[in-house]
Amino acid sequence: MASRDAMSARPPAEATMRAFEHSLPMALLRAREAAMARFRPMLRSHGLTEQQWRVIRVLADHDDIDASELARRSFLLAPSLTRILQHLEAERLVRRRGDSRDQRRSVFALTANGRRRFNAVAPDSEALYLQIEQEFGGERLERLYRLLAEFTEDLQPAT
Amino acid sequence: MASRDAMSARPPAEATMRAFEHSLPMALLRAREAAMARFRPMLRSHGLTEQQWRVIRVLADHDDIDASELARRSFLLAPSLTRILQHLEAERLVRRRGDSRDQRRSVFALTANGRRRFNAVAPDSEALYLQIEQEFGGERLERLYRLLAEFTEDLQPAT
DNA sequence: CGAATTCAATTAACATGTTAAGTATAACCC
DNA sequence: GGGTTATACTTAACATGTTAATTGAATTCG
Repeated sequence: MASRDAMSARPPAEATMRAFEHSLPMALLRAREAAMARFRPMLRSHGLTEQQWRVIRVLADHDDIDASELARRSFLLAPSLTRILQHLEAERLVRRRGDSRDQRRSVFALTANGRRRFNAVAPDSEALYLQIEQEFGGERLERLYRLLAEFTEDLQPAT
Repeated sequence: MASRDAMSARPPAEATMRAFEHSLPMALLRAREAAMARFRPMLRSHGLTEQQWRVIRVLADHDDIDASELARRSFLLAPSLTRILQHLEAERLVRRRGDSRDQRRSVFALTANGRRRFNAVAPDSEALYLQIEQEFGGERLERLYRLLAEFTEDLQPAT
């Protein structure tokens, strides 16, 4: 016995501070990492990052949307999205057109290549979701979804 | 009426894909962002990033630990931690010593400055936690913690 | 002992997160 | 209509995330 921690035996810290393990941002980060650890290798095998896949996934359901809408739906900040779209354009997965009515806007859509890539990744992605659902239990997963949605909603600054 | 979505009226996508809104990694990301949106400005006012604060917080409770232990406890990858520690050393918030028994290791501790910074930030951090707890409800928060811990645990690759 | 292996930490290279500033176009408004 | 303000990105600058490669030191094991 007589571990380093037991020897020092000081109160948690001078200033009052909750245990680091009981921090909600950390708990959310760890849970997310546990899930992403499964998705990342699969996405990588398809030559995509998580964020690139988020963009492609949104475009697969919503053709011809502008960057603002794309950012909102993919939950990416504008500067990140700008870089990702430049990358996806260079890879010929996404095509950009100008908006005739508003010269400030660009409108984006998947190319045929992009659509093929989506169709290749989607089944692998869905398979991992189902695997997680089986391991954790569908009912518990729904409870988790519900709590997370409530939490996110409750913490939004009152509009 | 006759919105763009209603006009196109196609099935979700060629390949079967769950609704983007019902993706667990996204739900976790949004919940985390909702919480961090409150902490980030506070930390910024103290001249710290979220990750720098995580490192300081660990060192406040565990003096003289090596980088591996620090990475594990702060949930940072080694390359990120290397850069953060270089930054914190330059700011004179953290001090590095060599480990006499193992020349590969470095051992870290807060400087007096670092301890002062911790004591300045900790009450603000705790206040935000309490605020969140009040808004969301302590009992619901505990349920969320429990579910997140179970999820993280269940998804760890069997050791 | 000494070659091979493991381990701790760092570096490298690229992608994204975060905030602030910049640029061009639209909308507003007196 | 022209000055002002707002909008839609985009760029810039710095910090971190992610994977792979590297370096130097400890450990293993024949």
